[in-house]
Amino acid sequence: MTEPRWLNADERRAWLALLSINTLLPAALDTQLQAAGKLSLFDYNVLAMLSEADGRFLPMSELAARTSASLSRLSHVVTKLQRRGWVEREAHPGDARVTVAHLTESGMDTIVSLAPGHVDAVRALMLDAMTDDDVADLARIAEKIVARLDDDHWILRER
Amino acid sequence: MTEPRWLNADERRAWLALLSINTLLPAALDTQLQAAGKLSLFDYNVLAMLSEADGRFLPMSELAARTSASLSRLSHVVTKLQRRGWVEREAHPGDARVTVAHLTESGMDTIVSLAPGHVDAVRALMLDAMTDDDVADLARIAEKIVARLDDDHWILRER
DNA sequence: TTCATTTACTTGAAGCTTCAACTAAAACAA
DNA sequence: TTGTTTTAGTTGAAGCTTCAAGTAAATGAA
Repeated sequence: MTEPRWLNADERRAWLALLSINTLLPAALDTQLQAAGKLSLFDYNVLAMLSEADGRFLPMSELAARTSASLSRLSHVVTKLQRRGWVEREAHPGDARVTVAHLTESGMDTIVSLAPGHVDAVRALMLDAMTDDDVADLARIAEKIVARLDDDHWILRER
Repeated sequence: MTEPRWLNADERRAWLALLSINTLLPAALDTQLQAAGKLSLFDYNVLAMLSEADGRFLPMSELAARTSASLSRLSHVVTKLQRRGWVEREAHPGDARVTVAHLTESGMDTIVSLAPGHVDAVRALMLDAMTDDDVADLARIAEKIVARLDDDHWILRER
């Protein structure tokens, strides 16, 4: 039973700051999106990922990977988005196990109308606090952490 | 209605990576803590903040600030921790509006026994992915973002 | 002193997320 | 071919978080 290595000053600062960002940033973006369109940051991201996909559709598994979510969470949320008319579920032609989530016209209109306000909020809440070098450093460091958490995470694919 | 400024490559990388960390890191730490002691990362943090406070107690408002949580969320969680015998609620001598949350001996034992495993997990999941310079850069940049989100956040106090 | 406002906190309900269990199809193995 | 395992997804229940509404004490204003 050896004494564990505790965090040094920078490690503690980095960890506590990341933990705080983690709670405060999504909460602030949720508030903005809730006011603008009665949806959560996660809902927004589901729509955004679909809007950027070829043909505006993706298998549930792939959509789950791109939103870092469990299939269960995604399934519940897609059901909700479907009720709002923003997404539809379709069968996959080649593999009957697969469900394809498809962004509707209405869903596309929604994300197009929400995107500017959301991007402004992301700038106001984090990017505007940083210099260009900070942004580049953060991108590099944050991607290292993502690689550690999941070494074939989709955001690392194009690297 | 002017076109909003979209994100450039680094901004997009930084934002998407942070968003992914945001989902994956707490989930991984939750899993570790759930296995080690059937509690969440948030529960752990409540206990940790109390354990580091003078006298091992804090007013609910102060504890909420130190865990970046709403008072409502904290109140529900303290009720739960109280049922497990880890925390007690006490009256504040000078101000009857204030509730003081006090870590019990049992709560202290719990956090002492969980801390090593938790710190190991934080290292394994993020710190080990970074150089010392990365850690210092992340601490600096992340604190800038925290300051933007809440300019008198407690982690900035000693700065 | 009295009344209005603010601060500190709690509560119950609604909505969201996780978890475990389940279904069904595809891939693999004998 | 038949049985086994893996992959993909759904579901309901339990637990967690947020939201709106409420209580009660302290502060401030007239």
